[in-house]
Amino acid sequence: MALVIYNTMTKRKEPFEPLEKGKVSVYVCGVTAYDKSHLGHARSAINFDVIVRYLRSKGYDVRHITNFTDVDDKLIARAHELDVDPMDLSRQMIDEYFSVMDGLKIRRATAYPKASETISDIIEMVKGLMDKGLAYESGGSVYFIVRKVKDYGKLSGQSLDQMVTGTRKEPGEDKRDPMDFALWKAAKPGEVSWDSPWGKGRPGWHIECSAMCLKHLGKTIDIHGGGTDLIFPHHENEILQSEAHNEAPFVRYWMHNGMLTMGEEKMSKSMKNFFLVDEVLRRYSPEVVRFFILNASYRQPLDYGEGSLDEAGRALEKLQETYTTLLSEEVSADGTQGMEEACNDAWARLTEAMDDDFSTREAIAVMFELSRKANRGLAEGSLNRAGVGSIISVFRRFNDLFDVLREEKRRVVAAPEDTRPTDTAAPDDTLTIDASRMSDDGYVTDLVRKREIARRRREFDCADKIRELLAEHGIEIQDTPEGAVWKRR
RNA sequence: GCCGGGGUGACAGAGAGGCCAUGUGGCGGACUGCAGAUCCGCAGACAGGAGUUCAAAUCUCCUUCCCGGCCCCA
Repeated sequence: MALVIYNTMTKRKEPFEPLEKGKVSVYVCGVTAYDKSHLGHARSAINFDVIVRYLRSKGYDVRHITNFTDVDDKLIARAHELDVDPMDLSRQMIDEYFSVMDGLKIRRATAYPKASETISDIIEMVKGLMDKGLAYESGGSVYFIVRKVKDYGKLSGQSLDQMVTGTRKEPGEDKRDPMDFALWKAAKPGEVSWDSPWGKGRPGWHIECSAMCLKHLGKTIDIHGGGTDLIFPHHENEILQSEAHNEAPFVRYWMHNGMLTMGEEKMSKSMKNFFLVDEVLRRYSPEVVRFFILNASYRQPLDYGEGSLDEAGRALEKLQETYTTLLSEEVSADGTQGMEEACNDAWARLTEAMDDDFSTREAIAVMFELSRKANRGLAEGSLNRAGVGSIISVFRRFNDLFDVLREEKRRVVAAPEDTRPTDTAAPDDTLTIDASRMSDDGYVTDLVRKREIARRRREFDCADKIRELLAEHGIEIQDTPEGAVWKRR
């Protein structure tokens, strides 16, 4: 079974064949480090996290690079506003980025190069383009001559002549053609800058990605990813620079994730309609956030509305419930059913879905179906130990990719044999709970056992009171034929 | 204006020629002291119009509405 990837360049799904057998180079555009990350950034990170995990699970040796733009107009402006050094601001935001991405269980990329640390490579690249006659210096800035390359617009489908009307010329710039874009920008007084053959300045936006790809991954990379909002002009211009400079195809597969929207509008800083990741993580678990994102196709826009994460949480809870039950039953199952076939089938369908352009949604649907089969078997008591084991194994392999489930067992409190009236159960009017001991599992188990006894004696007021009090402390009790079961929410 | 992507049941969101999505929610049933969880069952859909086909939510054409990109952006 072969992996196919939707390539933005050809607008088709294509069989995936890396340049070098067994190895995959992946470059994903990162963030401009001038502010905290919002959920849109999280979406991109989560999508590519799973994509890389899947590629690795297929045995590929993946080299994954994600950059930080730490030199840019907005960053300088923000630093000025806050009256801090731009480099300090970006360092702080990069720390914040790692903190929330770790919080979302994103696996770290192979490297995170920064624009500020790639200056010499960028200068080399700009020089190379000038030597080829594809760029010129003007007023301390260097511009790329767009009209000298022929396949402009091959990624975005934009045509040069249509564009001209829409392009503005910033004051102070001295471009020969309004379509030309900056490779190197002359420093304005007081700005962060580096020495270059053209005087003090800093890199243009697009060139850093081209330089980093070349430096860390080579002339031709397998996968280049980013949001759909980067297709034009960012990625288009990267192609121009890199292919002109390297004289080699730049990217084999362009992958673009859809925007996260709110009320159908793109979530963005400029629209001030965004949710910061750290705020969201205060209210929802990383698993729920991941599930919400992965429960949609990465290419389509996804709407974030009030209640989206709650709904994702309820759905995920179902899978978690099954998984937890399976883990709890792992050693005690005593039926006869093996589930071998159902598990093989589920895994086959799951990988088939993932092979089809990383259809995480489909994969999740498969898990829900397996979950139902598992619950049925569990309810009937028909599963044997191997059966439970093989379902767990599918869940585990799924989770290695998605990372949305927690490995937790349920604590079962078996029904005490002796339910004759004793003083073990306190009368409901005097029952109190020592809140300070609620983190003590033994104490909780003790209370649950007291409730079990009360239930056996049909003292339901007392039993319900205990259930209620525990619930106030986030402890949930479920009665099962094997006894009461409890967990922390 | 130009270039993309879309309009699917109450909602969220898959699918891309014939079959079931999946989840939330709703209804009915089983289980239960109650609750929860779970299981079984039911209802409900492919923007509109034409065409291709034995067969279209899926392909083609037209209409219409929405979103994104064209300064920065995951």
